[in-house]
Amino acid sequence: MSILLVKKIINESILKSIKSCKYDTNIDEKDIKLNETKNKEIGDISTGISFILAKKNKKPPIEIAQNIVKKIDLDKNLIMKTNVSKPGFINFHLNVKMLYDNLFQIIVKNKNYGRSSIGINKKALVEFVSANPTGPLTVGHGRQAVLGDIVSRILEFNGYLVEREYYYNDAGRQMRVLEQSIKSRYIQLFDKESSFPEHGYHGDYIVEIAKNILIKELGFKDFKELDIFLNDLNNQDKKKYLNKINKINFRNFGEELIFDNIKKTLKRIRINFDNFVNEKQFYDDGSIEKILKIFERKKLSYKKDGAVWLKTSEFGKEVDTVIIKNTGEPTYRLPDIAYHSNKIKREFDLIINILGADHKDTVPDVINGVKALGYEINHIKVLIHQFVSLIVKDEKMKMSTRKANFVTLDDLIDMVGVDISRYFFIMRGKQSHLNFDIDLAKKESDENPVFYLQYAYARICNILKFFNEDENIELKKTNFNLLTEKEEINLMKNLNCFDEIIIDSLNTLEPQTIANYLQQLATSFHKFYANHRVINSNKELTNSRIKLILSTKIVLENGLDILGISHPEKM
RNA sequence: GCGCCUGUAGCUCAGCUGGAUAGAGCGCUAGCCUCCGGAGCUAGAGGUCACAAGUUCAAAUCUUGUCAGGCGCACCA
Repeated sequence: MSILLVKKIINESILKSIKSCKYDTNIDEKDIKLNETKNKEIGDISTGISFILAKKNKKPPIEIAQNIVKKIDLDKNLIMKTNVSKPGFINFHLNVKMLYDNLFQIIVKNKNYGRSSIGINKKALVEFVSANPTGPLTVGHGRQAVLGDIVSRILEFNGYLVEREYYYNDAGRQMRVLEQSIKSRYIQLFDKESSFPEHGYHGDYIVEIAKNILIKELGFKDFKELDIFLNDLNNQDKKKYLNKINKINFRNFGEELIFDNIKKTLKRIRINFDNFVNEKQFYDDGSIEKILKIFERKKLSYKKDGAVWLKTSEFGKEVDTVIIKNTGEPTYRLPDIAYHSNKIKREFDLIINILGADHKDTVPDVINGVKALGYEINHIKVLIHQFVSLIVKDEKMKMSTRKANFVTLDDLIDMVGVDISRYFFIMRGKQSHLNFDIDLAKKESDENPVFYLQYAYARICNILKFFNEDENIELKKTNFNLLTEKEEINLMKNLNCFDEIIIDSLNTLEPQTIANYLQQLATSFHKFYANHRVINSNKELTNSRIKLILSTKIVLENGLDILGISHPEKM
């Protein structure tokens, strides 16, 4: 039986006991907190409910605890012993039989072990990355990309049907700057002295795009061929080429090449988007206009200084917000509201939006805007993550695509691989201000926590290979009672927590919970392995232990799959 | 100035819906391979949980204040 269920049973029986003791209280099951004890000698699960009851009933907590325990009625097959300790804690000792039963369950359920049915027949949308195509994905985007993907996988593991969505906008100022930047670099190919806009995109990839455009125009094979050609060019020829410049659509070229690159990177790091949604669509289908009219009709917007303002002050904000500039061009908030309304219309049970900390303040505008249109918004969850700071030579540097102060996600993958890259981003909570030191990442990739997990997995696979199948005793006839060593019990207890961890991660949408759990599980396996031989002269014991490590393998595999990290049988 | 996030071992970080002795990795010290993979295991050193008040039987965890850092506070996205 899973730990979740056991806790539920304990909870109910405490409640029943409190009632039959007739204590003066209005406690319900939520007030009874069951904690895992750190010191397993005291017990496995404990509660301090007696302290809460002590005050109202004016009796010492220890006495209350004792009375509760006297009346408590729990199946001995689940809870072997219930006792009271010092100031007034009630402690529950799990019966190992329950742990044996759990091993059985793990093997039977296999890939399905740990899944909940919470999301079955439900649809979820996860929007993330959503970087405009102005440059390659950076390590900064990587955090959001992996976070979003693993959140999606957590939902899927719990039964949800998930759509991963990427929202972008290829109009607007950013893209205009991109266009100018590419154009300037293109001109520089012919005239090195020509100027480059100060606020343009300074990255080398812009030069590459410019070269690619020229290569395509001239039908060349590669950069080498192009460089030779450019070298031999005389001034008159150069002018000839520069005269044709107005015929080239730099923006489309740039967007296409950059987007290809982004998609390639995402695929490399095992992220597949189901939809790419362009902001433009909401102009085309008239929804932006419609929304404007609704705001107007509801008197939530007004004109001032040639612009249209949304009364965000009515939503608890200090000031109103411009939604249409005096140029007639909407600010991004309007399409954002249209986009979120569109998400809601698509009837998802859960809508998740992952954003960097810099967008935090704009979230209420959009959500309130959507709400003002009359939509239900309770199923929208916005997850904010903090930034990744790049550390170069012990100094912090803010990543900026424009200023080309960035390390690309591709570079990171090249350096440390996909598994470590993914793990790196989620081993820390999303609220932590992550410091990313390239030199350290390179150095530590040799001794990385990912290897620790994969090593445990590979070790198990190796033992299973050594095991002679002729010696195999079928599952039902396996004598689990032989698993009595300290390390075995500890490993089984850890295995038993998996479903609770899954529910936890579903509630918090924090992948880190799973990463930490897997570390702990791997540790308890390594300790077991170091102290006991799985394959030994006792056939029955060997079989029990084979089942134990098989269960461990299954849980590691399910956990690593959620994180999107590979689990090779050999390393 | 205002809002949000963060401050835990030398370093990078867990733990935060209050519970018993605050954990892990890296680094440091000392051990462990006749035997299923030593990318592992064991032991040790290392802490006023930024600081100060408060709430509580109980505070790293909750409240308030102070200090330090990150991010916002556009007719940019």
